[in-house]
Amino acid sequence: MTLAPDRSRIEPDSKSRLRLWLRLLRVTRSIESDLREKLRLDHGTTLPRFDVMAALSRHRDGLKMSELSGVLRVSNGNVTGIIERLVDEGFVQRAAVEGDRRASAVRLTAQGEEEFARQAAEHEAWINDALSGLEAGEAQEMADRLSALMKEGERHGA
Amino acid sequence: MTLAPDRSRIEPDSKSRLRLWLRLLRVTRSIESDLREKLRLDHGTTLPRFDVMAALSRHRDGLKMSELSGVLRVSNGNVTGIIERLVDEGFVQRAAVEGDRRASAVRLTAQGEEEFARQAAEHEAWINDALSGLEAGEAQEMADRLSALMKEGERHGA
DNA sequence: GCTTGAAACTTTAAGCTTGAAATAAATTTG
DNA sequence: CAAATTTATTTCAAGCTTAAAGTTTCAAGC
Repeated sequence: MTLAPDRSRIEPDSKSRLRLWLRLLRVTRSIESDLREKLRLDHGTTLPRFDVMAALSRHRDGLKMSELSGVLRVSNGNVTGIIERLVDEGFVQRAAVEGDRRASAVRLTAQGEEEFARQAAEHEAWINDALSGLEAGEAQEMADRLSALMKEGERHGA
Repeated sequence: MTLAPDRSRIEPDSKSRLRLWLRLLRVTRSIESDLREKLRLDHGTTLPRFDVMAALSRHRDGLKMSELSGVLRVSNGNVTGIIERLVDEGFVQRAAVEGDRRASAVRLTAQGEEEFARQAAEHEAWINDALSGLEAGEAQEMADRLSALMKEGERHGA
């Protein structure tokens, strides 16, 4: 076992946070890149499309376009295009929103749910594999810390 | 203080890893989004351009295009366009590679180094702020865990 | 009921991103 | 040394992404 060097006396806290940030980026990009490739090869789809379908899958009663872009934290115009293609392919359908003719709600079609179920099962296995270097307890702990961080950020940031 | 629920007896490990993955995505996307906005407003640049300049700043003696795309984990064709724009603006310069006429090396110009130094100082402060919900020790610990995970992944994946 | 302003979207322009195809130079092999 | 393969890079087409501008509809205020 080698020990990590103790940098606490020779550098400010911002350095360890910066180092963490660079590693977060590296890990997530690397996994995202694997995911992209696998989604493309095994399911002929893309990560943004998968993300949209995942969001719709968690909201079976449908989401308004603005809710969808809010959930995914992407711009409004962005989802317009992705939904357009998913509608063309029969995975998503649009419906009028009662009492507001500006809005429209989108939801998975039966075909969309079926297709997403296949993708999601594999996705979970891929993630489990990519993160297999972490014990369940470690994963849990990190997830909890990130949750706390996000809540912290809400008060401070937005 | 509320306690996180103990899910260990009712769900497989893959679920906690999946949950961690979703939170990693959420946190990194949220911070990236802040970074994008700040880079645009304060420095008139973009995150991909910043990333390229950061990589070149860590390699003062220059990088070949393929090394650059390797470091950044993006496709080859991608960096071509970004470098093209940075060259046009005088932040980056290209040079022939001794003994290989296919390759070219890119490096920051003096102007590029100067500009990047300004951006990097603010960047570090932004990250410190975004991650201020973590103590330096926690950040260190998470970074170490992610490092271990990446090494694990190298053996397994590539 | 009209106007003003906000809200929900879509469109647009510019840049980012990818995978695949194309080019050109280097290396290997017969 | 010529042919075949590999390597370094650019080009291309399609899709993703954003910010900003435009459209239509809704909600107040007067």
